[in-house]
Amino acid sequence: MLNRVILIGRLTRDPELRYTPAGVAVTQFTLAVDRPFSSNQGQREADFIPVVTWRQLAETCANYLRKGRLAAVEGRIQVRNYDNNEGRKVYVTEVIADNVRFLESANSANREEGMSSGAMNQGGGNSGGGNRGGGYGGGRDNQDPFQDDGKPIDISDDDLPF
Amino acid sequence: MLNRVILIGRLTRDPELRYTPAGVAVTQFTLAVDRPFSSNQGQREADFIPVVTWRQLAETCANYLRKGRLAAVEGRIQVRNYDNNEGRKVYVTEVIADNVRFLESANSANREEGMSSGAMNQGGGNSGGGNRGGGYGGGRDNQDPFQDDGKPIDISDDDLPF
Amino acid sequence: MLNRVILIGRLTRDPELRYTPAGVAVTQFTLAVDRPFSSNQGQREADFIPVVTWRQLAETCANYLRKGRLAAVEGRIQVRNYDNNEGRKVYVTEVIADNVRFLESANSANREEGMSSGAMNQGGGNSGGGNRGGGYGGGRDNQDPFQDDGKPIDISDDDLPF
Amino acid sequence: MLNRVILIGRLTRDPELRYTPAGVAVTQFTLAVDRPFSSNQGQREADFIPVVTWRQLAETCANYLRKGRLAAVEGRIQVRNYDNNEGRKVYVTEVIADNVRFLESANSANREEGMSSGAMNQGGGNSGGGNRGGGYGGGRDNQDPFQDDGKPIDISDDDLPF
DNA sequence: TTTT
DNA sequence: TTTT
Repeated sequence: MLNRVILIGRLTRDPELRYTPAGVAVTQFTLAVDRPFSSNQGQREADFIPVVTWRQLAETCANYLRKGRLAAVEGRIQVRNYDNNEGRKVYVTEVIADNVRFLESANSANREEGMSSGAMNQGGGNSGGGNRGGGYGGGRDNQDPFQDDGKPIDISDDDLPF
Repeated sequence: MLNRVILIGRLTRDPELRYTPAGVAVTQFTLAVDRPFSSNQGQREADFIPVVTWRQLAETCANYLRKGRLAAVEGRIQVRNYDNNEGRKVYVTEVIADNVRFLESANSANREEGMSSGAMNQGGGNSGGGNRGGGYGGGRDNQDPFQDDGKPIDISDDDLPF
Repeated sequence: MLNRVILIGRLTRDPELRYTPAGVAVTQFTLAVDRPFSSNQGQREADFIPVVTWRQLAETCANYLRKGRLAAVEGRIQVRNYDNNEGRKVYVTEVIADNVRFLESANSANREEGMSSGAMNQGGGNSGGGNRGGGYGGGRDNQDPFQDDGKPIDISDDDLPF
Repeated sequence: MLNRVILIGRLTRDPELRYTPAGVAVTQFTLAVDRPFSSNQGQREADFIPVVTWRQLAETCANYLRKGRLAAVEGRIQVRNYDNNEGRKVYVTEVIADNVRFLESANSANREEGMSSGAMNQGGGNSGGGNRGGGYGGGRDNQDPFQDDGKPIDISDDDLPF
């Protein structure tokens, strides 16, 4: 009824773009997502989570993503199964992504890029940076609730949220 | 680096509560989550997503959840693997929950409840001990990744995820 | 009953660290999050979303984040209100974060840093990169379900998920 | 760059359906979402979070949701602002929903339903037209950011978020 | 193997 | 202004 996943991690290899018989693009890659704690042997571990994208998003991912790059993925968990050649049912769990954000462009990623060819529109999107809103301009007097408002956030200890 | 899942679905069976050798509670159940679209054969399908909870949350889930009940789960995707008895690596993907909401109470769920009687905190559920497999019958040989697989989930205390 | 927010955006200014009378650290900053569509005037717009962190996380954010940096925030929406000096009730909506990921370290951010002073432990965390798992090494024969499996993903058009 | 919210809570009143001048449906309601902890006075508190839906989803929400019902909402945080009649900038934060799940149907909700009768698609709800304010009485002077504020939500078609 |  |  509701199935939502958000991941941030790094690609374990270059994405693989294929096409269905009817010509629909599908791209698969695996994200390595560090676990938020260490194992009992004191090592940092990661989950390796397979991601699938379709159509236009598939082609964009194939063009912009490369092994080692950081990406954010939004999607849903899908479980499919098939019978392997020993006749066993094999379950495959994947994240079907409907939104992928490239958190590192070719130039900000300082690793070997192989055949990566630089991709189009690198860095496109999150060019922005700081205060581009204008909305926050100068001569305001207290009209911005995200600031201290004179009323200095009311932080008594009673407001502790946890 | 970031790994967040939110699911709403129904339990495919009663949850299974077990204990690690060191006495830590673990509960597993599977959520059936309807897909937001129909298959090309026009049928509504669902993903069956295994969920694992630990400690206090495990005991609460074992006490309050039952087959068919609607629940919301927050957690993270975890992928573990083991070598099966043919020497193949088998991958198991589960949602490790850190928050579970019971969206139907015993009385709002209008179905047969068997021995469950709807009561909260009914003394520990099917609380572990001997052969907890029950529902999964005996003669399986490793075809179910959501289960103990012979390799009985490897729950030593070292696997505690938090 | 459930309240979860995940944002990725850039800080509109340096974070502000304060302390409650009892000495608890609180850091506030605003994230500019680009909207996924353009306005009818064809401009890219952003939402400016106030974020609050407490305690240890507050101090880490104050140390590592700077104006213009990209960050991921996990938390919950909180709405508080106060009476302003005209006696009106003013509503303030903030994201109370319990997890913040620094998606750009001081050196990967190629913008002016002003007084930023470089912060400790820059780049910490997401150092990782590509295939550190080992698990994916070379001589596998089909044991990796995230790959093509021989069974080439079964992508008939019937599998289109949307 | 990424902006995702998931809420589960109860409607504080019946949803309000209106139409833009160009005939696009918009429904607003407020979700009461219990906080996961108690205040320092030991009381359970809630956040009251305004939600906006558009088009078909707006009509469905108006038809199926009622005060007190449990619902799950997926969407994104949007912050808009306007100048009130004292010339102050007022900020309004809302969740623009793209997915709403009704977690209680008319019959599972065991409360008085007034004229609602639980039927699906009961012909448009309180469907816009004249003075839809009703519940909010007349003589308010702008103290409610979740409402029309005199500035009647500015819903020209240009504001369509998708 | 599966829930409504 | 507020829901169970």
